[in-house]
Amino acid sequence: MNVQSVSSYAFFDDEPADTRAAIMQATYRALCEHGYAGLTIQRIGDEFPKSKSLLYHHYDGKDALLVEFLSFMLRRFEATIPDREYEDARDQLTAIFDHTLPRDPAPERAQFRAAMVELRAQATTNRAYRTHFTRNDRFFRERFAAVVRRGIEEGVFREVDPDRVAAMVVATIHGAMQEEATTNGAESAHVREELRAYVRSQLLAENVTPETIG
Amino acid sequence: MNVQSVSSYAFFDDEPADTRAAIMQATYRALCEHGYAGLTIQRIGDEFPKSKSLLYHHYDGKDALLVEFLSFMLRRFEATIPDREYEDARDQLTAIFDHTLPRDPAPERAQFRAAMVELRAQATTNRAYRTHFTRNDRFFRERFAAVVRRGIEEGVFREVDPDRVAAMVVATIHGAMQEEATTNGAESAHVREELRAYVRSQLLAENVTPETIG
DNA sequence: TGGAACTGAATGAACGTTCAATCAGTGAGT
DNA sequence: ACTCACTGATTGAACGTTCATTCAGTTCCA
Repeated sequence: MNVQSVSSYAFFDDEPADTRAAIMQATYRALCEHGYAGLTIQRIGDEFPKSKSLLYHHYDGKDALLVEFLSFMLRRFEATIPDREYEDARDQLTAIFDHTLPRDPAPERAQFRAAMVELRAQATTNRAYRTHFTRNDRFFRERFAAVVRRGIEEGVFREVDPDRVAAMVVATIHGAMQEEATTNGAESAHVREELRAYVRSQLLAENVTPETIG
Repeated sequence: MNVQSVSSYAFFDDEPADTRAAIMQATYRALCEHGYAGLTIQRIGDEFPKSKSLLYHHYDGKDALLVEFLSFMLRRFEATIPDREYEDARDQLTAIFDHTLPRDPAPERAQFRAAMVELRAQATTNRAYRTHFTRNDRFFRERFAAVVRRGIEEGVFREVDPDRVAAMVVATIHGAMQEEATTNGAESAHVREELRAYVRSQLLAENVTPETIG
């Protein structure tokens, strides 16, 4: 609730549009501060200007609130993945890497990813969560595979299997995110470099000069 | 507690050596059945022939018990990673892949990995957990990098950066494990295949026939 | 006989949830 | 213009349950 923590939530609109949006914001804050294990109705209420009983007027209960919160988070995640706004497939691919494995991530990004890792772990047990993450992973892979297909059409990439490549790269990105969120190590730099080496040797067509890749 | 669930815990010795081992076994069962969020002292006590108050005689409290349990799990994990018992680096590498991303994993393996994903997520919040996973990841990467170094010495692999390769491959394996534990998808087959393609094109020296790789 | 292993019952705190009661606003009927 | 009925938002005080933990007492064994 101090100034520093508020600024690190800049990822959210400072003034939420309505009460339900404010509840989502409060839930996010409580999750970041106390972790999923410490995410209680009380704590959500504390991060929220109105009373905690109001939560039950807007949601059927804690489970329903959290499932809605998960949808909310995944929508944010999907909205931020770079789409077709780039000149060619190589640029878009670079943009996706930079976005998901940034060189020096902003604290708010790191916090968001930590929250996602915590939420995802619940999917091992919670069926609704699992359904959402299945759908979200498919979306991410499909977006990535589309870039690869585009690259092949443009003659920039070789004729690889886009789905297979997407499956591996997405797994690698998720693995690096998980590692960043759950260890003190800083291996994501290594992962990023080796992922680029993989792209150069495996994806890039031979007539394209590798040096032009960032 | 039925026959089927008991057999799926075959990964543990059926008769634990002492009471503390029995407590670890009970904790594992409770974690698998109820998830980390539902892992209570009561539930651990239920999976355990003696009384739940006995847990406090052997451990200082729930936190201490769970930290010890995490050590216990990570020791198991480290013990099962293939070591130098193979003829050459390629065989050992294949063994590590087969072990961490098996074609059709035994249910007990899948359950173990799901438990690991849940435990790891706690490391975002819990400092002791984070320390353990940092150490465990370093161990896994170092073991993998050692194989790569061995392969380079043997002339089977190119002169790549072993640490960089290890960082990426380990991230990919963790990502695939996480995905398997938290979604309904079955993308690990794709990941496995593409990981092998990466090994062929990036790691394998050019005079080695790729077909001999499983 | 003394200490370690073990137990059942109890405790207070924290949990999710409920509920009667207010409050602000809106539209209808007169 | 006035009020009545109704609605959704909001609150504070409760509720019963479950949680981790304690402890006095018992059994086991060296």
